[in-house]
Amino acid sequence: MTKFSELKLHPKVLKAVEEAGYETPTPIQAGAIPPALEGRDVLGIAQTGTGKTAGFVLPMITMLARGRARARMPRSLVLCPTRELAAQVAENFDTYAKHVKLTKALLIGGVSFKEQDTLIDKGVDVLIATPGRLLDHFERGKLILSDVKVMVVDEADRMLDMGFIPDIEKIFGLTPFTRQTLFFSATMAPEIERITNTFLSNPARVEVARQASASETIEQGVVMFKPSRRDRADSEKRKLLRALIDGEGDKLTNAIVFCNRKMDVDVVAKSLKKYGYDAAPIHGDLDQSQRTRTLDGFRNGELKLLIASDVAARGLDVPSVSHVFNFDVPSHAEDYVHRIGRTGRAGREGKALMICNPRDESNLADVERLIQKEIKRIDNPIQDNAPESAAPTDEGEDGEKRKPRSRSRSRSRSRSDDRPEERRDNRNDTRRENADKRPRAQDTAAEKSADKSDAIPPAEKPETAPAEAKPRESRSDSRQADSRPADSRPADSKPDNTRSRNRQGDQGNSRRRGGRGDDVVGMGDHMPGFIAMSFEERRDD
DNA sequence: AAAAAAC
Repeated sequence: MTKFSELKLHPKVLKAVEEAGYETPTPIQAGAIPPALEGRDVLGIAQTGTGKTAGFVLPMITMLARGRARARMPRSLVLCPTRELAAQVAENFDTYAKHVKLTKALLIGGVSFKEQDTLIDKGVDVLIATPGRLLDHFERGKLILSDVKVMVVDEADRMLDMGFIPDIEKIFGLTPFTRQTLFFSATMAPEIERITNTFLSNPARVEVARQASASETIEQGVVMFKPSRRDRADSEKRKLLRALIDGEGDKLTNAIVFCNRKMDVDVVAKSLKKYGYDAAPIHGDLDQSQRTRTLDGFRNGELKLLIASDVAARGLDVPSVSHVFNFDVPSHAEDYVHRIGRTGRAGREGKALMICNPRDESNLADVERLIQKEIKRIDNPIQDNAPESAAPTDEGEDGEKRKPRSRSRSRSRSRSDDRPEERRDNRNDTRRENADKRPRAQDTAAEKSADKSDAIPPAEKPETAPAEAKPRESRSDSRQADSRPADSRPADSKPDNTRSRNRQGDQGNSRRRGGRGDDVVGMGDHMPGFIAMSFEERRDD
Protein backbone atom coordinates (compact mmCIF):
# COMPACT_ATOMS: atom_id res chain seq x y z
CA MET A 1 0.00 0.00 0.00
CA THR A 2 1.15 3.47 -0.82
CA LYS A 3 2.47 5.66 1.93
CA PHE A 4 2.56 9.42 1.98
CA SER A 5 6.32 9.15 1.99
CA GLU A 6 6.19 7.66 -1.50
CA LEU A 7 4.15 10.44 -2.99
CA LYS A 8 6.90 12.93 -3.75
CA LEU A 9 5.44 15.55 -1.54
CA HIS A 10 7.68 18.36 -0.37
CA PRO A 11 9.62 17.12 2.68
CA LYS A 12 8.20 19.89 4.81
CA VAL A 13 4.69 18.97 3.75
CA LEU A 14 5.40 15.35 4.51
CA LYS A 15 6.64 16.35 7.91
CA ALA A 16 3.42 18.19 8.67
CA VAL A 17 1.39 15.23 7.46
CA GLU A 18 3.27 12.93 9.74
CA GLU A 19 2.92 15.30 12.64
CA ALA A 20 -0.80 15.30 12.03
CA GLY A 21 -0.63 11.58 12.52
CA TYR A 22 -1.21 10.35 8.98
CA GLU A 23 0.80 7.74 7.26
CA THR A 24 -1.36 6.19 4.60
CA PRO A 25 -3.25 8.26 2.07
CA THR A 26 -6.90 7.60 1.38
CA PRO A 27 -7.76 6.29 -2.08
CA ILE A 28 -8.66 9.71 -3.43
CA GLN A 29 -5.40 11.13 -2.07
CA ALA A 30 -3.36 8.30 -3.47
CA GLY A 31 -5.08 8.76 -6.80
CA ALA A 32 -5.09 12.54 -7.07
CA ILE A 33 -1.78 13.60 -5.58
CA PRO A 34 0.61 12.05 -8.13
CA PRO A 35 -1.04 13.50 -11.26
CA ALA A 36 -1.53 16.82 -9.52
CA LEU A 37 2.19 16.93 -8.73
CA GLU A 38 2.95 16.23 -12.36
CA GLY A 39 1.01 19.30 -13.26
CA ARG A 40 -1.90 17.48 -14.78
CA ASP A 41 -5.53 18.43 -14.48
CA VAL A 42 -7.42 16.19 -12.11
CA LEU A 43 -11.04 15.24 -12.13
CA GLY A 44 -11.81 13.76 -8.74
CA ILE A 45 -15.09 12.05 -8.19
CA ALA A 46 -15.45 11.51 -4.53
CA GLN A 47 -17.91 11.93 -1.76
CA THR A 48 -17.26 14.06 1.20
CA GLY A 49 -15.35 12.39 3.98
CA THR A 50 -12.99 10.66 1.62
CA GLY A 51 -10.10 12.95 2.34
CA LYS A 52 -10.26 14.88 -0.88
CA THR A 53 -9.36 18.18 0.74
CA ALA A 54 -5.91 16.94 1.58
CA GLY A 55 -5.92 15.42 -1.88
CA PHE A 56 -5.53 18.86 -3.37
CA VAL A 57 -4.04 20.80 -0.47
CA LEU A 58 -0.93 18.65 -0.16
CA PRO A 59 0.13 18.82 -3.81
CA MET A 60 -0.70 22.51 -3.93
CA ILE A 61 1.55 23.32 -1.02
CA THR A 62 4.27 21.23 -2.57
CA MET A 63 3.98 23.10 -5.84
CA LEU A 64 3.72 26.51 -4.20
CA ALA A 65 6.63 25.96 -1.88
CA ARG A 66 8.84 27.50 -4.51
CA GLY A 67 8.33 31.02 -5.65
CA ARG A 68 6.40 33.91 -4.20
CA ALA A 69 3.20 35.71 -4.91
CA ARG A 70 3.08 39.21 -6.28
CA ALA A 71 0.77 41.88 -5.01
CA ARG A 72 -2.85 41.31 -5.92
CA MET A 73 -1.90 38.34 -8.01
CA PRO A 74 -2.62 35.12 -6.17
CA ARG A 75 -0.86 32.06 -7.47
CA SER A 76 -3.62 29.65 -6.73
CA LEU A 77 -7.29 29.65 -6.12
CA VAL A 78 -9.67 27.30 -4.33
CA LEU A 79 -13.41 27.73 -4.79
CA CYS A 80 -15.86 26.29 -2.32
CA PRO A 81 -19.63 26.43 -2.20
CA THR A 82 -20.06 27.50 1.40
CA ARG A 83 -18.19 29.76 3.74
CA GLU A 84 -17.67 27.04 6.30
CA LEU A 85 -16.16 24.78 3.72
CA ALA A 86 -13.85 27.53 2.58
CA ALA A 87 -12.80 28.17 6.14
CA GLN A 88 -12.12 24.51 6.56
CA VAL A 89 -9.93 24.35 3.51
CA ALA A 90 -8.04 27.31 4.92
CA GLU A 91 -7.44 25.40 8.11
CA ASN A 92 -6.07 22.51 6.11
CA PHE A 93 -3.55 24.86 4.56
CA ASP A 94 -2.57 26.03 8.02
CA THR A 95 -2.07 22.49 9.18
CA TYR A 96 -0.06 21.21 6.26
CA ALA A 97 1.84 24.35 5.38
CA LYS A 98 3.08 25.04 8.85
CA HIS A 99 6.69 24.34 7.90
CA VAL A 100 6.44 26.17 4.62
CA LYS A 101 6.24 29.86 4.17
CA LEU A 102 2.96 30.35 2.45
CA THR A 103 0.49 33.19 2.54
CA LYS A 104 -3.18 32.74 2.09
CA ALA A 105 -6.38 34.72 2.19
CA LEU A 106 -9.87 33.54 2.86
CA LEU A 107 -12.40 35.46 0.80
CA ILE A 108 -15.86 34.77 2.05
CA GLY A 109 -18.96 36.83 2.44
CA GLY A 110 -20.40 38.02 5.68
CA VAL A 111 -17.18 39.57 6.88
CA SER A 112 -15.58 42.89 6.09
CA PHE A 113 -13.62 43.49 2.94
CA LYS A 114 -10.92 45.38 4.68
CA GLU A 115 -8.78 42.60 6.03
CA GLN A 116 -9.26 40.60 2.89
CA ASP A 117 -8.15 43.58 0.82
CA THR A 118 -5.08 44.08 2.91
CA LEU A 119 -4.00 40.51 2.44
CA ILE A 120 -4.62 40.55 -1.29
CA ASP A 121 -2.65 43.75 -1.63
CA LYS A 122 0.33 42.16 0.00
CA GLY A 123 0.10 39.21 -2.32
CA VAL A 124 -1.04 35.72 -1.45
CA ASP A 125 -0.04 32.29 -2.57
CA VAL A 126 -3.43 30.77 -1.97
CA LEU A 127 -6.80 32.35 -2.26
CA ILE A 128 -9.64 30.35 -0.80
CA ALA A 129 -13.01 31.74 -1.65
CA THR A 130 -16.71 31.44 -2.13
CA PRO A 131 -17.64 32.56 -5.65
CA GLY A 132 -19.74 35.60 -4.78
CA ARG A 133 -17.16 37.30 -2.66
CA LEU A 134 -14.35 36.48 -5.05
CA LEU A 135 -16.16 38.12 -7.95
CA ASP A 136 -17.02 41.02 -5.75
CA HIS A 137 -13.34 41.63 -5.08
CA PHE A 138 -12.56 41.19 -8.71
CA GLU A 139 -15.16 43.65 -9.87
CA ARG A 140 -13.83 46.20 -7.47
CA GLY A 141 -10.53 45.86 -9.26
CA LYS A 142 -8.73 44.57 -6.21
CA LEU A 143 -7.79 41.29 -7.63
CA ILE A 144 -5.93 40.05 -10.66
CA LEU A 145 -6.35 36.42 -11.53
CA SER A 146 -3.96 36.27 -14.44
CA ASP A 147 -1.18 34.76 -12.38
CA VAL A 148 -3.20 31.83 -11.12
CA LYS A 149 -1.27 28.64 -11.68
CA VAL A 150 -3.62 26.22 -9.99
CA MET A 151 -7.33 26.46 -9.62
CA VAL A 152 -9.39 24.09 -7.53
CA VAL A 153 -13.14 23.67 -7.69
CA ASP A 154 -14.39 21.80 -4.68
CA GLU A 155 -17.82 20.20 -4.38
CA ALA A 156 -18.75 21.13 -7.90
CA ASP A 157 -22.05 19.33 -7.85
CA ARG A 158 -23.07 21.36 -4.90
CA MET A 159 -22.07 24.51 -6.69
CA LEU A 160 -24.36 23.36 -9.42
CA ASP A 161 -27.23 22.86 -7.00
CA MET A 162 -26.65 26.28 -5.64
CA GLY A 163 -26.62 27.97 -8.99
CA PHE A 164 -22.96 28.90 -8.88
CA ILE A 165 -22.02 27.38 -12.17
CA PRO A 166 -22.24 30.63 -14.13
CA ASP A 167 -19.96 32.24 -11.55
CA ILE A 168 -17.57 29.36 -11.80
CA GLU A 169 -17.46 29.61 -15.55
CA LYS A 170 -16.83 33.30 -15.26
CA ILE A 171 -13.97 32.73 -12.86
CA PHE A 172 -12.50 30.08 -15.13
CA GLY A 173 -12.54 32.74 -17.81
CA LEU A 174 -10.57 35.15 -15.64
CA THR A 175 -7.75 32.77 -15.02
CA PRO A 176 -5.09 31.94 -17.57
CA PHE A 177 -5.72 29.22 -20.05
CA THR A 178 -2.52 27.56 -18.96
CA ARG A 179 -3.52 27.04 -15.36
CA GLN A 180 -3.75 23.63 -13.82
CA THR A 181 -7.22 22.65 -12.73
CA LEU A 182 -8.21 20.27 -9.95
CA PHE A 183 -11.89 19.63 -10.05
CA PHE A 184 -13.88 17.68 -7.48
CA SER A 185 -17.44 16.55 -7.52
CA ALA A 186 -19.39 13.84 -5.78
CA THR A 187 -21.37 13.04 -8.89
CA MET A 188 -21.04 13.65 -12.58
CA ALA A 189 -24.28 15.34 -13.54
CA PRO A 190 -24.51 16.23 -17.24
CA GLU A 191 -23.91 19.90 -16.49
CA ILE A 192 -20.80 19.01 -14.52
CA GLU A 193 -19.64 16.83 -17.36
CA ARG A 194 -20.03 19.78 -19.69
CA ILE A 195 -17.97 22.05 -17.47
CA THR A 196 -15.19 19.56 -17.15
CA ASN A 197 -15.13 19.00 -20.89
CA THR A 198 -14.87 22.72 -21.40
CA PHE A 199 -12.36 23.70 -18.77
CA LEU A 200 -10.24 20.66 -18.03
CA SER A 201 -7.63 19.42 -20.37
CA ASN A 202 -6.99 15.73 -20.51
CA PRO A 203 -7.62 15.28 -16.80
CA ALA A 204 -6.55 12.34 -14.74
CA ARG A 205 -9.82 10.90 -13.67
CA VAL A 206 -9.80 9.65 -10.12
CA GLU A 207 -12.90 8.03 -8.88
CA VAL A 208 -13.47 6.50 -5.52
CA ALA A 209 -16.39 4.31 -4.75
CA ARG A 210 -19.40 5.87 -3.26
CA GLN A 211 -18.80 5.93 0.43
CA ALA A 212 -19.53 2.45 1.53
CA SER A 213 -19.63 3.69 5.06
CA ALA A 214 -22.77 5.65 4.41
CA SER A 215 -24.94 2.63 4.53
CA GLU A 216 -22.72 0.11 6.16
CA THR A 217 -21.01 1.42 9.23
CA ILE A 218 -23.89 3.66 10.13
CA GLU A 219 -26.79 2.21 11.99
CA GLN A 220 -29.90 3.79 10.60
CA GLY A 221 -33.45 4.02 11.78
CA VAL A 222 -36.60 5.94 11.09
CA VAL A 223 -39.62 6.65 13.23
CA MET A 224 -42.88 7.00 11.39
CA PHE A 225 -44.43 9.90 13.16
CA LYS A 226 -48.14 10.52 13.41
CA PRO A 227 -49.19 13.50 15.41
CA SER A 228 -52.18 12.97 17.61
CA ARG A 229 -53.58 16.17 16.29
CA ARG A 230 -52.50 18.38 13.51
CA ASP A 231 -52.23 21.45 15.65
CA ARG A 232 -49.88 19.60 17.93
CA ALA A 233 -47.74 18.15 15.22
CA ASP A 234 -44.84 20.52 15.70
CA SER A 235 -44.52 20.28 19.42
CA GLU A 236 -45.05 16.54 19.38
CA LYS A 237 -42.37 16.19 16.80
CA ARG A 238 -39.96 18.09 18.96
CA LYS A 239 -40.95 15.94 21.88
CA LEU A 240 -40.22 12.89 19.81
CA LEU A 241 -36.84 14.28 18.94
CA ARG A 242 -36.08 14.73 22.61
CA ALA A 243 -37.16 11.18 23.28
CA LEU A 244 -34.87 9.91 20.55
CA ILE A 245 -31.99 11.92 21.91
CA ASP A 246 -32.67 10.77 25.45
CA GLY A 247 -32.97 7.19 24.27
CA GLU A 248 -29.38 7.20 23.11
CA GLY A 249 -28.13 8.00 26.58
CA ASP A 250 -24.38 8.14 26.98
CA LYS A 251 -23.77 6.69 23.59
CA LEU A 252 -24.57 10.10 22.27
CA THR A 253 -21.48 12.17 22.68
CA ASN A 254 -22.39 14.79 20.14
CA ALA A 255 -24.86 15.03 17.34
CA ILE A 256 -26.12 17.04 14.45
CA VAL A 257 -29.84 17.53 14.05
CA PHE A 258 -30.78 18.38 10.48
CA CYS A 259 -33.94 20.26 9.60
CA ASN A 260 -35.11 21.09 6.12
CA ARG A 261 -35.90 24.69 6.87
CA LYS A 262 -34.01 27.45 8.55
CA MET A 263 -37.03 28.39 10.55
CA ASP A 264 -37.25 24.90 11.97
CA VAL A 265 -33.57 24.99 12.79
CA ASP A 266 -34.23 28.01 14.94
CA VAL A 267 -37.34 26.62 16.54
CA VAL A 268 -35.82 23.26 17.32
CA ALA A 269 -32.65 24.76 18.70
CA LYS A 270 -34.56 27.13 20.89
CA SER A 271 -36.86 24.42 22.10
CA LEU A 272 -34.03 22.04 22.96
CA LYS A 273 -32.21 24.75 24.80
CA LYS A 274 -35.28 25.47 26.81
CA TYR A 275 -35.46 21.85 27.83
CA GLY A 276 -31.95 22.04 29.09
CA TYR A 277 -30.14 20.50 26.15
CA ASP A 278 -26.84 21.89 25.02
CA ALA A 279 -27.88 22.98 21.55
CA ALA A 280 -27.21 25.77 19.09
CA PRO A 281 -28.43 26.53 15.58
CA ILE A 282 -26.48 27.01 12.41
CA HIS A 283 -27.86 28.10 9.04
CA GLY A 284 -27.22 30.65 6.39
CA ASP A 285 -29.34 33.42 7.83
CA LEU A 286 -27.28 33.67 10.97
CA ASP A 287 -24.45 36.08 10.87
CA GLN A 288 -21.08 34.78 10.05
CA SER A 289 -19.50 35.39 13.42
CA GLN A 290 -22.18 33.34 15.07
CA ARG A 291 -21.86 30.59 12.49
CA THR A 292 -18.16 30.46 13.10
CA ARG A 293 -18.48 30.54 16.84
CA THR A 294 -21.09 27.81 16.89
CA LEU A 295 -19.15 25.56 14.60
CA ASP A 296 -15.95 26.08 16.54
CA GLY A 297 -17.72 25.26 19.75
CA PHE A 298 -19.10 22.12 18.22
CA ARG A 299 -15.71 21.03 16.99
CA ASN A 300 -14.12 21.70 20.35
CA GLY A 301 -16.68 19.61 22.10
CA GLU A 302 -18.07 22.58 23.97
CA LEU A 303 -21.35 22.21 22.18
CA LYS A 304 -23.14 18.90 22.13
CA LEU A 305 -26.00 19.35 19.71
CA LEU A 306 -25.68 21.25 16.48
CA ILE A 307 -29.03 22.03 14.91
CA ALA A 308 -28.39 22.63 11.26
CA SER A 309 -29.78 23.31 7.86
CA ASP A 310 -28.09 21.68 4.92
CA VAL A 311 -25.37 24.29 5.16
CA ALA A 312 -23.74 21.69 7.36
CA ALA A 313 -24.74 18.64 5.40
CA ARG A 314 -21.80 18.38 3.11
CA GLY A 315 -18.13 18.76 3.40
CA LEU A 316 -17.94 20.04 6.91
CA ASP A 317 -15.36 18.17 8.79
CA VAL A 318 -16.53 17.46 12.27
CA PRO A 319 -14.29 14.64 13.33
CA SER A 320 -16.42 12.48 15.50
CA VAL A 321 -20.13 12.86 15.59
CA SER A 322 -21.75 9.96 17.33
CA HIS A 323 -25.23 10.64 16.00
CA VAL A 324 -27.12 12.35 13.25
CA PHE A 325 -30.80 13.08 13.64
CA ASN A 326 -32.90 13.96 10.66
CA PHE A 327 -35.72 15.98 12.08
CA ASP A 328 -37.12 16.00 8.56
CA VAL A 329 -36.70 13.59 5.70
CA PRO A 330 -34.56 15.49 3.23
CA SER A 331 -36.45 16.21 0.07
CA HIS A 332 -33.44 15.48 -2.08
CA ALA A 333 -32.55 11.91 -1.42
CA GLU A 334 -28.87 12.47 -1.89
CA ASP A 335 -28.87 14.98 0.92
CA TYR A 336 -29.65 12.07 3.19
CA VAL A 337 -26.38 10.45 2.28
CA HIS A 338 -24.53 13.67 2.92
CA ARG A 339 -26.23 14.28 6.20
CA ILE A 340 -25.69 10.88 7.69
CA GLY A 341 -22.18 10.95 6.32
CA ARG A 342 -21.42 13.35 9.17
CA THR A 343 -21.35 10.35 11.46
CA GLY A 344 -19.59 7.04 11.19
CA ARG A 345 -16.60 8.70 9.62
CA ALA A 346 -13.21 7.15 9.30
CA GLY A 347 -14.50 3.78 10.31
CA ARG A 348 -16.05 4.89 13.56
CA GLU A 349 -19.50 3.76 14.44
CA GLY A 350 -22.34 6.09 13.87
CA LYS A 351 -26.03 6.15 14.27
CA ALA A 352 -28.52 8.06 12.19
CA LEU A 353 -32.12 8.42 13.27
CA MET A 354 -34.82 10.11 11.29
CA ILE A 355 -38.34 11.27 11.86
CA CYS A 356 -40.74 10.79 8.98
CA ASN A 357 -44.02 12.66 8.75
CA PRO A 358 -46.81 10.96 6.87
CA ARG A 359 -46.46 13.42 4.07
CA ASP A 360 -42.74 12.71 3.75
CA GLU A 361 -43.20 9.05 3.04
CA SER A 362 -42.54 9.41 -0.64
CA ASN A 363 -39.29 11.19 0.12
CA LEU A 364 -38.40 8.38 2.41
CA ALA A 365 -39.05 5.93 -0.39
CA ASP A 366 -36.71 7.97 -2.59
CA VAL A 367 -34.02 7.82 0.05
CA GLU A 368 -34.34 4.09 0.40
CA ARG A 369 -34.22 3.64 -3.32
CA LEU A 370 -31.05 5.68 -3.48
CA ILE A 371 -29.25 3.87 -0.71
CA GLN A 372 -30.68 0.58 -1.90
CA LYS A 373 -31.61 -0.37 1.53
CA GLU A 374 -34.60 -0.31 3.74
CA ILE A 375 -34.17 1.87 6.76
CA LYS A 376 -35.21 0.12 9.87
CA ARG A 377 -38.54 1.24 11.28
CA ILE A 378 -38.31 2.14 14.91
CA ASP A 379 -41.25 2.32 17.25
CA ASN A 380 -42.17 5.73 18.39
CA PRO A 381 -40.71 5.88 21.89
CA ILE A 382 -43.62 8.04 22.91
CA GLN A 383 -46.57 5.75 22.99
CA ASP A 384 -48.92 8.02 24.72
CA ASN A 385 -49.57 10.88 22.44
CA ALA A 386 -53.19 10.43 23.28
CA PRO A 387 -54.90 12.88 25.61
CA GLU A 388 -54.13 11.10 28.83
CA SER A 389 -50.42 11.47 28.32
CA ALA A 390 -50.93 15.12 28.05
CA ALA A 391 -52.66 15.28 31.33
CA PRO A 392 -50.83 15.28 34.59
CA THR A 393 -47.30 14.89 33.44
CA ASP A 394 -44.96 17.66 32.72
CA GLU A 395 -46.48 17.79 29.32
CA GLY A 396 -49.73 18.71 30.87
CA GLU A 397 -49.60 22.34 30.32
CA ASP A 398 -48.77 22.11 26.75
CA GLY A 399 -51.37 19.57 25.98
CA GLU A 400 -54.28 20.27 28.13
CA LYS A 401 -55.31 23.76 27.88
CA ARG A 402 -55.38 24.62 24.33
CA LYS A 403 -58.51 23.99 22.47
CA PRO A 404 -61.33 24.10 24.95
CA ARG A 405 -60.11 27.26 26.40
CA SER A 406 -59.32 29.05 23.29
CA ARG A 407 -62.83 30.01 22.43
CA SER A 408 -63.67 31.79 25.59
CA ARG A 409 -60.30 33.25 25.73
CA SER A 410 -60.43 34.68 22.36
CA ARG A 411 -63.67 36.24 23.17
CA SER A 412 -62.74 37.87 26.37
CA ARG A 413 -59.39 38.63 25.02
CA SER A 414 -60.71 41.01 22.50
CA ARG A 415 -61.95 43.21 25.27
CA SER A 416 -59.09 42.97 27.58
CA ASP A 417 -56.45 45.48 28.34
CA ASP A 418 -53.51 43.51 27.28
CA ARG A 419 -53.31 44.59 23.72
CA PRO A 420 -50.58 46.82 22.57
CA GLU A 421 -51.76 50.36 22.21
CA GLU A 422 -51.46 50.59 18.51
CA ARG A 423 -53.52 47.56 17.96
CA ARG A 424 -56.13 48.52 20.42
CA ASP A 425 -56.54 51.76 18.63
CA ASN A 426 -57.77 49.94 15.65
CA ARG A 427 -60.70 48.55 17.44
CA ASN A 428 -64.08 50.09 17.60
CA ASP A 429 -64.41 53.07 19.79
CA THR A 430 -66.99 51.97 22.25
CA ARG A 431 -65.11 48.95 23.06
CA ARG A 432 -61.92 50.75 23.42
CA GLU A 433 -63.44 53.29 25.70
CA ASN A 434 -64.97 50.69 27.86
CA ALA A 435 -61.80 48.88 28.14
CA ASP A 436 -59.80 51.92 28.83
CA LYS A 437 -62.10 53.31 31.43
CA ARG A 438 -62.13 50.31 33.54
CA PRO A 439 -59.69 50.63 36.36
CA ARG A 440 -57.15 47.94 36.20
CA ALA A 441 -57.62 46.75 39.67
CA GLN A 442 -61.11 45.82 38.84
CA ASP A 443 -60.42 43.79 35.88
CA THR A 444 -62.76 40.96 35.66
CA ALA A 445 -61.62 37.49 36.08
CA ALA A 446 -62.51 36.77 32.54
CA GLU A 447 -60.29 39.45 31.30
CA LYS A 448 -57.52 38.50 33.51
CA SER A 449 -57.76 35.03 32.27
CA ALA A 450 -57.49 36.37 28.83
CA ASP A 451 -54.55 38.53 29.03
CA LYS A 452 -51.76 36.14 29.26
CA SER A 453 -48.77 36.18 27.13
CA ASP A 454 -50.47 34.48 24.34
CA ALA A 455 -49.27 36.81 21.75
CA ILE A 456 -46.23 34.62 21.53
CA PRO A 457 -46.17 33.43 18.00
CA PRO A 458 -46.38 29.71 17.65
CA ALA A 459 -42.76 29.36 16.87
CA GLU A 460 -41.80 30.96 20.10
CA LYS A 461 -44.43 29.58 22.30
CA PRO A 462 -42.55 28.08 25.18
CA GLU A 463 -43.14 24.45 25.56
CA THR A 464 -43.42 23.21 29.01
CA ALA A 465 -40.07 22.43 30.40
CA PRO A 466 -39.44 19.21 32.21
CA ALA A 467 -38.70 19.21 35.85
CA GLU A 468 -34.97 19.01 35.51
CA ALA A 469 -34.91 21.94 33.23
CA LYS A 470 -36.58 24.27 35.64
CA PRO A 471 -34.12 26.90 36.35
CA ARG A 472 -35.09 30.45 36.58
CA GLU A 473 -36.88 31.30 39.72
CA SER A 474 -35.77 34.83 39.52
CA ARG A 475 -38.40 36.71 37.76
CA SER A 476 -38.70 40.40 37.79
CA ASP A 477 -41.50 41.56 40.01
CA SER A 478 -43.25 43.09 37.13
CA ARG A 479 -43.85 39.59 36.07
CA GLN A 480 -44.59 37.97 39.31
CA ALA A 481 -48.18 38.45 38.49
CA ASP A 482 -47.99 35.60 36.18
CA SER A 483 -48.42 32.64 38.33
CA ARG A 484 -47.51 30.22 35.71
CA PRO A 485 -44.68 28.13 36.92
CA ALA A 486 -41.53 30.00 36.32
CA ASP A 487 -40.10 27.18 34.38
CA SER A 488 -42.71 27.38 31.74
CA ARG A 489 -41.64 30.78 30.61
CA PRO A 490 -37.96 30.86 30.26
CA ALA A 491 -36.38 34.20 30.45
CA ASP A 492 -34.50 33.71 27.28
CA SER A 493 -37.43 33.04 25.10
CA LYS A 494 -38.22 35.77 22.77
CA PRO A 495 -41.54 37.31 23.63
CA ASP A 496 -40.26 39.79 26.09
CA ASN A 497 -41.92 42.63 24.37
CA THR A 498 -45.14 40.79 24.62
CA ARG A 499 -44.71 40.27 28.26
CA SER A 500 -43.86 43.75 29.09
CA ARG A 501 -47.05 44.83 27.51
CA ASN A 502 -48.84 42.45 29.68
CA ARG A 503 -47.39 43.55 32.86
CA GLN A 504 -49.89 45.72 34.48
CA GLY A 505 -53.05 44.33 35.90
CA ASP A 506 -51.70 40.98 35.32
CA GLN A 507 -52.72 39.18 38.43
CA GLY A 508 -54.10 36.25 36.57
CA ASN A 509 -53.67 32.69 37.41
CA SER A 510 -51.62 30.28 35.52
CA ARG A 511 -54.25 28.78 33.43
CA ARG A 512 -54.54 30.75 30.41
CA ARG A 513 -51.50 30.67 28.44
CA GLY A 514 -50.46 27.95 26.15
CA GLY A 515 -52.67 28.90 23.28
CA ARG A 516 -51.27 29.49 19.95
CA GLY A 517 -52.08 32.36 17.76
CA ASP A 518 -55.73 31.67 18.01
CA ASP A 519 -56.75 34.85 19.64
CA VAL A 520 -58.04 37.49 17.36
CA VAL A 521 -57.98 41.19 17.63
CA GLY A 522 -60.45 43.43 15.99
CA MET A 523 -63.21 41.02 15.24
CA GLY A 524 -65.35 41.65 18.22
CA ASP A 525 -66.93 38.62 19.64
CA HIS A 526 -67.12 36.72 16.48
CA MET A 527 -64.21 34.87 15.12
CA PRO A 528 -64.61 33.05 11.86
CA GLY A 529 -63.74 29.44 12.34
CA PHE A 530 -60.95 29.32 9.85
CA ILE A 531 -59.00 31.94 11.73
CA ALA A 532 -58.46 29.52 14.54
CA MET A 533 -57.01 26.92 12.26
CA SER A 534 -53.44 26.52 11.39
CA PHE A 535 -52.44 27.22 7.86
CA GLU A 536 -52.08 23.57 7.31
CA GLU A 537 -55.59 22.86 8.41
CA ARG A 538 -56.93 25.59 6.20
CA ARG A 539 -55.12 24.29 3.25
CA ASP A 540 -56.27 20.79 3.82
CA ASP A 541 -59.88 21.74 4.19
C1' DA B 1 -39.85 23.10 -1.37
C1' DA B 2 -35.61 24.81 0.64
C1' DA B 3 -31.00 25.99 1.27
C1' DA B 4 -26.84 28.33 -0.03
C1' DA B 5 -24.15 32.71 -1.70
C1' DA B 6 -22.62 39.31 -2.77
C1' DC B 7 -23.39 44.05 -1.27
